[in-house]
Formats: sequence, structure tokens, C-alpha cells
Amino acid sequence: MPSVSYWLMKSEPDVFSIRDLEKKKTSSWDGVRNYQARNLMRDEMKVGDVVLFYHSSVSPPGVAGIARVCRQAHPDPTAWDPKSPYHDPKSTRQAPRWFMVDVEFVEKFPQLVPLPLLRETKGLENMVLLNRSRLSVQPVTRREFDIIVRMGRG
DNA sequence: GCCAACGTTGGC
DNA sequence: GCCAACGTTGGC
Repeated sequence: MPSVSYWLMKSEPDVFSIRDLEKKKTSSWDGVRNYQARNLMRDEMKVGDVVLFYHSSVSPPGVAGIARVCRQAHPDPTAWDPKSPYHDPKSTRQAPRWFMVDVEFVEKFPQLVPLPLLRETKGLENMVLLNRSRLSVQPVTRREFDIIVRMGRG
């Protein structure tokens, strides 16, 4: 049994929030159109991996809760849909370009852990989030995960 | 709304 | 294969 890995995934809560995931229980993480993020989902993420659900492009941004990978990567069908904002004509059913995992709701933190607090917390200095801010799917260490969860649960 | 950082595209 | 132009992300 391979060990669990930890991740952080960003979503704009106006589009899809932790509450939306709580209501739906599970969701495909569609719309990722960045190769590095895709490669992490397609090649690295396993069922059972744990995900920090990050709310971006809101004030303040921050970690809103926890999800878990419940289905390994499979082709993202929104790439094939001409009406989707995520449409990519270069992705075909024969040669899918974009992949997604499915995640299930685990918990919503009683309070968001805001980005400014992450920046000033010892032990998080090397987080990808704080150093390569644009990557929307990124690895998190077990240590970083534990620190953030402790803050989120209050 | 601005804009810095950074990813992608395409001409050469 | 380089790199300028362009587009997007996302914090502020």
C-alpha cells in the first residue's frame, strides 16, 4: 500500500467553492489547463491522497478545507465541448490533452486560513504556494499539511 | 482595476 | 531553438 501524498488545489470560490463540494459530495476537478498541474494530476495523484482546498481570487485568499482524491486521473471532457470555457480543440478523444482527478469532500475549516497568515507562519517558508504562486495544483509536505490543518481547525 | 509574474505561441 | 509578443493568473 503506497503512502498518502498531500496536495493543494486552487479554485475560485465564485466558480467552485468548498461549500459546493460539500453539497455535491464529490466532483471532477475539471478545467485545469496548465501542463505542470496536469502532469501532477495525471502522473502523481493517487486515490486516497489528501488535498488542501484553496480559495483564490477572493479577499482574502486562503485554505478553506480538505478534500480527498477519490478517482485517479481520466480525460477532462470539457476540453471537447465547444460550448465550455475550457474547450481546447487540440484535445481529442483519441489523444486527450487534459486530465482531471475526482475529489470528495472531507471537511470545511471553521475558518479560512488566510494567505497572509500562511506567509508569516514558521515552517511554511518553502511552500510552493508562497514561492511559485501561479501553479494551481501543487505538492504539499506532510509537515506543511499538518501545520495548516491545525490552524484551520482553530 | 492594476500589474507583476509567469506560461504559451509563433515567427524566424 | 530562441525569444518577443501576447495571454492568464491571482494578489493587492
